[in-house]
Amino acid sequence: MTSSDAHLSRDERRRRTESTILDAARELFADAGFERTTIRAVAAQAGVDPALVMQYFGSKEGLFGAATRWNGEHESILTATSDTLAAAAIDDLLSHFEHADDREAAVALMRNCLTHPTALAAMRDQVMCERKEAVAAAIEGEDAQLRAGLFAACMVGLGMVRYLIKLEPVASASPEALHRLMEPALQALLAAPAAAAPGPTDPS
Amino acid sequence: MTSSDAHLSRDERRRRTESTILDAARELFADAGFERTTIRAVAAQAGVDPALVMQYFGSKEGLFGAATRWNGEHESILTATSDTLAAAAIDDLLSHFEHADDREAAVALMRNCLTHPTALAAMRDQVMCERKEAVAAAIEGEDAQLRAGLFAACMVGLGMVRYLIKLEPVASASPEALHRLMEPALQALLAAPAAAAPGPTDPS
DNA sequence: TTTGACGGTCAACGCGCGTAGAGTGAAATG
DNA sequence: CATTTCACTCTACGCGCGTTGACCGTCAAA
Repeated sequence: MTSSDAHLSRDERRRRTESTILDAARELFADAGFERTTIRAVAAQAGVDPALVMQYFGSKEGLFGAATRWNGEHESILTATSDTLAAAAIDDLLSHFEHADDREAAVALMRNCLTHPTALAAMRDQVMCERKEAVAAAIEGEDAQLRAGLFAACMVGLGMVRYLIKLEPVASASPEALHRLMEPALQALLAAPAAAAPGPTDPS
Repeated sequence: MTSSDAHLSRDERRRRTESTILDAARELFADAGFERTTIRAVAAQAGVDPALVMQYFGSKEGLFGAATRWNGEHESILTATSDTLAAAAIDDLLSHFEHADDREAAVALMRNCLTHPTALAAMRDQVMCERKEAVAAAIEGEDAQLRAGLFAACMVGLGMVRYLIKLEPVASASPEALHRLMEPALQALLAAPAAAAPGPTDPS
């Protein structure tokens, strides 16, 4: 950060530094999780003083919130029809976790969503809920909400097992193989319930 | 822990105390995660001095390892045939997370498997790997390992969404509804790859 | 009855963390 | 040029954590 930015204007330099800190934070939050990541480590990786991180983001919480912001644009699932839902969901997963710029942010959010309140809330109330509604809207039937939720659960499981737990051979499977094997299963989940139990879903 | 156990023999009293500590640890690890759970809090909940916890388990790591031990007995998936796999897997999930005595242990393991090295290793190398092999052995075909892994991923996703993220209506759905909706999807995952893509449908 | 082992407690240490506030020097402003 | 603004650093505080070793009372063995 002290090499080739002496010519930049003040606020551009500031934006640059802020973004460097955010990148460092994303990487560490994604790799080690919230609790095991220290402000000092983020600052060191960004080549900056720890106090500056506090000054910019207010607190470690603030830094985490700024670093793990889910980018819901370009989600093909939001515009999919009932028979392209499965493929769209897999495409979205791959794009978020493999080619996207915000890959680290997605990993960081997912890594921490079981242990960090903010990440949990974001995961449930933003990421999952919105996508679940999109799926539920695209299918019909009495169990639409539940089926959409289970659909989301399978996608979450796939993401966690592939990108965080890294269970082989799921972690190294090709996108084509994922599409080929997962799509029929997801479509079975979305298909109208044949004729099993009558009556609505009743929690016992 | 000082009420009605004065009459117990020394080593039985010791075992009782140890188990009380383990119960407290499981509950806190399951609710708050490893990092947010303090030895002091575990000791307080067990009605015991923090130093005793160290004396028994050596370290916080040791306590965590002892508290989150996966109980792989009575798993019906290990003896299932290819067409009962899906039902067996759902039954196992329900039994581990709802009526089992080690429910807290299962939740604790799952809650921490994304952020704690020991929990991650246990999850991947014990829990998932063993069950994945059982599934792979019960089905045939070229992608048996991958399909078994994706099967496991869906089950992990279901568990996390239902018991940790608690996304509605998945969290409150009845066991019957889970069976009814998930089984067809899981079976589609295990079925031999039909003829969707120009893929190598493997003859035996 | 003496003696030792052992379940359990007490007080404290040292470290690393998040955080705060004063300070510095260069860029913007007039 | 004088002044202000602002990105950034330095130093340090206070707290809570995991962990330790000395200590106490009681039960079992000799």
